[in-house]
Amino acid sequence: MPRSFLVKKYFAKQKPNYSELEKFSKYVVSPQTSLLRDQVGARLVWDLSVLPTLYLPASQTEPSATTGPLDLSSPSSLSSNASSSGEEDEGRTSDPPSPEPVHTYGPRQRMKCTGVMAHISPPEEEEERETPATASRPAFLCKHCPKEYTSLGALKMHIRSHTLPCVCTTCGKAFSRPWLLRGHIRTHTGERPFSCPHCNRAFADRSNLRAHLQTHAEVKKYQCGVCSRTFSRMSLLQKHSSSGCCSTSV
DNA sequence: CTGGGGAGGGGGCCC
DNA sequence: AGGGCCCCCTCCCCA
Repeated sequence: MPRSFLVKKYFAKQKPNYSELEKFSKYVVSPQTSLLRDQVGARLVWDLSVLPTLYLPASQTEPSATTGPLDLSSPSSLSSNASSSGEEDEGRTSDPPSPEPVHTYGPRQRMKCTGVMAHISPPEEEEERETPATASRPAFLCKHCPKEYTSLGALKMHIRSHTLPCVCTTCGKAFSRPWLLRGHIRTHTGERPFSCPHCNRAFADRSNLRAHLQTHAEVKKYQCGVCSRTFSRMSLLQKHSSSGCCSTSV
């Protein structure tokens, strides 16, 4: 079942009762959010009246993890090396071939918005708060959430994730960026411009093709540090780890 | 439980 | 400086 199907239930004429969202722990806590669980659970303040009146996509209500489930060392050591393996990208890929295609476990730290949103001014006024710039601290703070940026451009880009200016004319779903909307529109049109060179299966999204290509690889991208088994996805490796193989890690 | 597809988000880089 | 594109990642769901 495509997620778009799930999303469409939000397309009621009226705004959903967003305050209900707090009731659903899935929006606050997931197995991957253990590190933030208490923090998010305690701080979540959904001032949703400030959101676009369309609706709030479920994904936007998920203040998910900023870290993986495990305490992993040096997240950047992998993220910088997680480019395509060479065979998989039919589009522009300027990344140099990775000298070590198999990862050991260690996701990049992501800085997802925690969903703490409050007291937002009208969209055009939602300017950055400039803080006294110091050598060690970002200068721009998001007014909608605790995130900080070192450049105005980065902040403005981030703010789009709150304002969601790109709206699908077919279903009304809103997105932060035009290319996200274009990708979404493919779910309506059925267009699948990315095809697998091995099995000719087509995908609407390049990332999904990339993930699919891992299934053809003998040595997959994510490797268990304990048993050296490789997996095509981080989630599979995480499941593998949590199911016992790597119980001594963490 | 595992593997995989669909959908989507965010940061960084390039133009 | 800003927009577009790419990559990586996550989550959900299903077989």
